[in-house]
This record gives sequence, structure tokens and C-alpha cells, in this order.
Amino acid sequence: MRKPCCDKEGTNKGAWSKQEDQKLIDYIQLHGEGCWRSLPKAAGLHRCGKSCRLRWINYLRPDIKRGNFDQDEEDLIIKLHALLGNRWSLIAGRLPGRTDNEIKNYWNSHIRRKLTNMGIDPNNHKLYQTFPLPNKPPPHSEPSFDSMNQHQTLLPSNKPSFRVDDDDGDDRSSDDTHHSCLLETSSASHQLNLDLTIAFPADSSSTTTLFTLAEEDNNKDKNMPKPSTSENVHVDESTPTLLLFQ
DNA sequence: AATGCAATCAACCGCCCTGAC
DNA sequence: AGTCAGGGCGGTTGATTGCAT
Repeated sequence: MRKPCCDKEGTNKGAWSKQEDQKLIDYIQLHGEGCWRSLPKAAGLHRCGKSCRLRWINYLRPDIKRGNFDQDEEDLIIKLHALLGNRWSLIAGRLPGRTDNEIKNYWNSHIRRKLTNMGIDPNNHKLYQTFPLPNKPPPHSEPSFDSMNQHQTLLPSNKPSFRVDDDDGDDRSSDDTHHSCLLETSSASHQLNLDLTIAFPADSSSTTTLFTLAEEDNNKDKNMPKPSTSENVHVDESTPTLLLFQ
């Protein structure tokens, strides 16, 4: 039986106070990161070590970039998500100053809905099927592309007439399909402008193709869950995957 | 002004991986 | 080889905020 990561009794939970933040900052500046389990006691914090780690990594680190995501970042997230799926830490690794938690939240609150409204399934980055459902009107009025957002770099040239599945929110059952767009070639996919010659927001020297990123991450990321057969991100030149990224 | 609802996001939870022993 | 602790990750929750009625 696994021991809990910390003693639930006597530990604070919920929002961090300024004093707690300062204690954590002071301690880490003095002793550096690491040893999270013992850190709270040493720093005089009544917090779980994991909570301290999260607080530091996501909010207190000096190199955290706060504020809204710009369009380049958003485009990059979408493209990386198409390639990597919900591997937020990997995606975050390509966005300097952004954390996995922040990107995950941004994805779930902004991008997911935006793609859905554009007629793109956020889970697999494919256009929704366009055949109409008999006797079933669209769940709500046709989304207005103009009202959605200013930028439409992913926009297909023609918007779909119907959406089969609204799927706004429940993605739990579709994990297996994260990379399905990488594994098949549909005419719809070809309409997506997934040009990779994008400008990286912070580090232009890292301008490279996602093809390269995928290989690199596959090689270096030992933590990456073993992909199921349908989830394999491995880039194989024989697959149609690259058609999306050429 | 009050209320209800939706959106946002900080934080927690539980699982998994890795390395040390 | 097996066990355990530490750390990392993705999914989910819940408090807060903003907007519509």
C-alpha cells in the first residue's frame, strides 16, 4: 500500500498566502529546488511537498511568463497538440516561460472551444464530419467565424455545414484518438493550414519542424507513456502523417 | 441590486516512472 | 528481482470572477 505523499493532517490546502509564497521563495533561493518532501518542514510551511513543488513550478519560478497567450503561442500549442496530444509538459517545453498547467488550462478553456466552433475536433484536429444528421438540427446556431476570433490560421477555406458531434468538454473517451490525424489522410485534413514554418515566440533559434520535435521528444522523453498502437507518435515517413506537416 | 450561469484558473488527486537500495 | 521514496504528469475539482437576465 502506497503511503500518502504527505501527512494530510495539519497541512494547509487551498490558495497560497503571500507569507507562504515568500517562505517558499526564500527557501528555494537559499537551498535550491529538490527534496520536495522534506522542503515544507525545512521551510516552515504547513504544506504538502507536492503542493510546494506545484506552487513553485507553476507560479513562483522567476522565469514564469504571465499574461495572455499571444497568437504565435496559441498556434504553436495547437500544432504541438496535434502532434503530441495531451502531453502538456512536452508542449510546455516548447513554450519558454509557460507551464504545463497553464497551457492545459488555456487549452481546455479557450482553444478547445475555439477549435470546436471552427468545426475542428480538438481531440484529433480533424474537421468534424460534414454529413448531416437526419431530423436533428445542429445543437446550437452555426458558429460565426467572424465573431469567434480575429485569427484563423487554422481555418479551413470553407466551413463545415454541420457538426456531427459538439463534443465540447467531454474528451475522456477520446484519448486514443489524439493522434489519429497523424495516422490518416483525409481530404479535410489537407485543408488545414498546418504550415510549420512558424515563428517560435521566444527562441527563434529553435525554429525547426515539428517532425524534428516529435523525434527528439520521443527519444528524450522516457516518461512518455507507452503509446498504444493508435497513439504512436513515432514519425514514419511511410505514413501519411507528414502530409499534414509538409 | 440581486441572482444565476458560464468561464477561468489555481490547486489537488491519484497514477506512473525512475533510481536507489 | 523486488520494494520503496521521490518526483513528474495529466485529469479533475472547486473557488472566484464576469456577464446576462
